[in-house]
This record gives sequence, structure tokens and C-alpha cells, in this order.
Amino acid sequence: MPELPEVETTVNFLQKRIIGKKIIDAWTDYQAHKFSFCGGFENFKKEIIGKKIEGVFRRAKNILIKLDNKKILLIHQKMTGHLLYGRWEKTDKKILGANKWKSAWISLKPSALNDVYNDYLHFMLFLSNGKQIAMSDLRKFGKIRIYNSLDVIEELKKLGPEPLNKNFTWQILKTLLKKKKQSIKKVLMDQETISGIGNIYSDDILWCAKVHPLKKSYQLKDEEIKNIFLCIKKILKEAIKYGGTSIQDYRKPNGEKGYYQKKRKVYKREGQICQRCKKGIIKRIKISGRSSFFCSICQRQK
DNA sequence: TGCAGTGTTGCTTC
DNA sequence: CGAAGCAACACTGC
Repeated sequence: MPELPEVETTVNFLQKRIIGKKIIDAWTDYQAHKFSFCGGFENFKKEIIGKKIEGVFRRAKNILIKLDNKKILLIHQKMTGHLLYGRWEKTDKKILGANKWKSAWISLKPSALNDVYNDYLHFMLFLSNGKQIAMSDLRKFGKIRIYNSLDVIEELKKLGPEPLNKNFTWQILKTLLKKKKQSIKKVLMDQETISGIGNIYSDDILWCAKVHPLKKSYQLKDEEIKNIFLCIKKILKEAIKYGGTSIQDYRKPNGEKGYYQKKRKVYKREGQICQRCKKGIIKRIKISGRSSFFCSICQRQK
């Protein structure tokens, strides 16, 4: 679910709070195969318990937590993951409500926002400061791994450049786009071309750049590539400034909403009037199975 | 009731 | 090799 701005917001939040703290315990009710990469959850615990957190980083949509045994804990929230920070208590009873599990965990400081996610907590780290990092993950697609420093570099090597890095230039973008035969919408979302952009921000970036989402990546003119380049930086920075998008369910680790959804240009605005030209109607089309929204006038040229 | 749709990625198949 | 389709899973809305 979260794209670069949401992961960046989450990482910035955690950086201020968990560096220097120790992991003292861990819990999960994910299926065992989620931890088969290291021979099961008990082995996973042995790798992390007693270790101090030295840093929190983001690469693409991955959250990286560096431990003082030179290992890296990698968390990818995928579609519905939310990394939360707070205090929860385990209840003994699991109440089976109308067709769904009631949570085994309750917030110690009840908050309407965090409580929404308590039913879907599937992973938790207990820290030496009495706080917990909890992964809410309705669809259970989340990825949790532990790597040696060198292995994580290998794992992340295939990802495309970070779009907000200063050394990411429009000429680099041009080289990447010329190599691809697919639509610009699909290419922007390809993590091995550029990292961190997903369905929401690719739509808003293309609206900003006035480029039709179905236009072939290699056919774009220099002018269009420059616009896309500027819009990538602009839209992503704006989204980070507003704390990410909470259009459906993204929350900061303390449960607060982001505000980019109020600023979004076209994503999920089918049928509305374009904010810029005031004439075009926002259309929705399918591009390789994903919804794509665009202005029928501003982004007309295929 | 049933089925399409949902912000991601990675594996299989062609 | 690239591209397409689908699976992982659970819920919502039409």
C-alpha cells in the first residue's frame, strides 16, 4: 500500500524514537512460512532479541532497521501493511465475532485511530523503552526479513534510483525511459526503473506533467521527460510534506492520518472536473490491471 | 449472492 | 529476454 512518501513519513517518525533502544522480545501470528527464510520465527527471534537499534532507513518502499550485530531488519508493508508505534496489551481471549477475529491486542492508550488496526496486528517488536512496534497487515502480504549487511545490498541492488536523490537527473531518467517499450504509467511504477512510485503518485505525476498515461515511454519527447522529472520531485516532496496519503487506510505510526489525499490531483477522482483546466473530466482506464486516472483534456495527447 | 476491485510484488508461463 | 497473468489474502461495494 504505502509508496515512497508514506514510507518516508514512517521512517522519519521512527528515527526520532527508536534509535538506541533494544529489541527485548518479538511476537507474531503470521503463518510459519513467512519466517521460513531463516528457519522459522524462533530462529528469527534469536537474530534480533537483545540487539540495539542503530538506525532506521528507507530504500524504495522498504523500511530498513540496522541492528548492532551488523544485521538489517527489512520490512515491506506491501498493500495493507501499517507499521505502528505505541503500547498494546495481549488479551487472553480471542473473541470470534461476526465472521471475524477480534483482536488479541488492545491499545493501552486507546485511540480511535490505532484501534482500527488492532484486529489486524500480526507482528510486534517489544522495545527497551516499554514501547512496541506493531505491524498491522489486513491482507498479510507484508514482507519481513533479516539480512547481513552485504546481503541486503545485494537484495536492493536491482532497484532503480531514488527519485529524490540529488544525483538523479533528467538525463538519467531519459536513459531509463528510452529503454522501455511499455506505457509511461507502467514504467513509472516499475521499481527496477525508478524506485518508490506506485499507483497514486504515478497518476498525479503524469497529470502534473500533462502526459497521457498510455503514451509509450520510449516515444516521449525531451520536453515531456523534463516535465515528468520535475513533477516526480514536486509531487513526492509535496506528499512527504503532507505526511503521505490516507485515502483509504494509511496512517503514520501513531495512527495519525496523512493529508495528501486532500491535495491529490486525479487519483480516484473519476468524473470530477480537472483542477487545472476546469474543463476536462477525470477519466479512468485500466492499464495492466491497475486503475489509472487522468484529465481527458490536459493529458489528451497519446 | 457473487464478483470485481483494492495502494504491491514476485513467480510462472508464453 | 520481455510481457502478461495470477497468486499471496481479506474485505468492501456494487
